[in-house]
Amino acid sequence: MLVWERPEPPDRPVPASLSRERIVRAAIDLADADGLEAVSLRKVATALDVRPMRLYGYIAGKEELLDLMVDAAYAEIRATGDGWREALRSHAEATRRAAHEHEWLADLLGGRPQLGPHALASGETVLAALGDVDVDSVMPMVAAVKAYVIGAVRREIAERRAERATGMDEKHWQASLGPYLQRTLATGRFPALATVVRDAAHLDADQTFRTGLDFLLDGIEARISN
Amino acid sequence: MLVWERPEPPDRPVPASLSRERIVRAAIDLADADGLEAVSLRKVATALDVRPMRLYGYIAGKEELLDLMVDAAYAEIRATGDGWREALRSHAEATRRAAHEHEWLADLLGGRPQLGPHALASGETVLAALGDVDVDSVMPMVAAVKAYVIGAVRREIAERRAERATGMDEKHWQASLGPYLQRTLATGRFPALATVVRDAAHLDADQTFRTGLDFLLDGIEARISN
DNA sequence: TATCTTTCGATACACTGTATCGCTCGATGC
DNA sequence: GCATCGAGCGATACAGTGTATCGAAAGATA
Repeated sequence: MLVWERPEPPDRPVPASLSRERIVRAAIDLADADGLEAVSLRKVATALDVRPMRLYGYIAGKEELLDLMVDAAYAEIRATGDGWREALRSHAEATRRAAHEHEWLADLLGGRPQLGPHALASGETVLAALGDVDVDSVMPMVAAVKAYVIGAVRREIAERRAERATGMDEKHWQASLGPYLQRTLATGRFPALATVVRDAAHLDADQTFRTGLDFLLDGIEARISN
Repeated sequence: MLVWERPEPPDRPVPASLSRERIVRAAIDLADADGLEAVSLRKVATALDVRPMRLYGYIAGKEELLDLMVDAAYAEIRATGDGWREALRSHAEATRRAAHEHEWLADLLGGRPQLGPHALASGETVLAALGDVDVDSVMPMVAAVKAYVIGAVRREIAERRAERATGMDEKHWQASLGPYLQRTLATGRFPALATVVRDAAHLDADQTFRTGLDFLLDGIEARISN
């Protein structure tokens, strides 16, 4: 085909200069929309109208990209309020809120040490609010709360996903999990479990999270105030 | 090539009849040796002297295999001792011990609801020991402890891996993480963090885990005994 | 202007999980 | 005893992954 009849290449938007920030934002958009397993270097590159290997000029590999995503999420996680208890409580709630907004965070939290600037800044705001507390107690307190939050959020998101997966088609739930549990508990092999499931009040996710957090904060309070 | 000159197929050890148990054990061996990312259906199949698709007769996909691995690990996780506090404490320690033995467990714990027989049995032994406790308090108590353990173990294993990764070649550590933190803290942007890192006593992993757990159990005790 | 150096990214590789579907083998009917 | 059918198995194929390699292009230096 002659040049004259061959159309010019569609003039792509001039390849906007890349940056870690743009790469991370693209990855986060993908993860928000379709989950962490939808984040591939190829898809990220495509979203930025760039060839995949280009990304390696900005990041060393996929793990680094995930680290950067987590650090970006930490930008929204800040402690507020006065006093150690309120600082720890608000930090915990902020973490949970972030994980609700970015469910993929639940998959990543606690998976690798977080030393990025936003994560450090997040820690700094917490520690700053614990100035009155004995310096040797600070680390264990914060570590305990962070551990609780990571585990609680993971469990909560995992459950939410399971519900969503079966809820998508009600029939699947009707036909699988519900009856399975019913049948299993009916075997009598798990009597204590059956009793609790049958008789106990069932808290919603908010209440469960807060109850556990209050347990922990109460315990901390008892230790540092004696 | 004629049959006569073509060697007989090497008589493989008669393909031992497969079972979920054998599949899961093979997967666990791989994960124990080289981490979770070394577990692929192909490698598992090879280890069992079987072609990959054969596995789909026993499991529906890779996720199910991972679920089965976690449930198998729960076989070792049991609460012992008398009274709710000792039950919760021993359950937590057993979970941590299992994760030390199978580090991949840290990657999986809390990632999906666990409803397998061993996980349920594990829960049953805990609940059985909480018979004296008000039935409405049982779930929040157990949920809180489980959440704490999941998060604490994840953080601990993540840190251990990071240390091992840099410790492999001391030079890498010398040249990266240590100085990075030093420099970052020296910027003065994280004064509270710097103070704690400099002045606070540093607990080892065992102490950190137990301290946090004690916070939580103390808090629970305060709530249920009033 | 000519040579050297460095950067860059297309291609290629090894590997993943799993859908598809031709073939084999056992059971059934004549 | 033989032919036909059915079901299930698993080899092959596919679409995707992360990233090493290395030729080519661009920039710096003499």
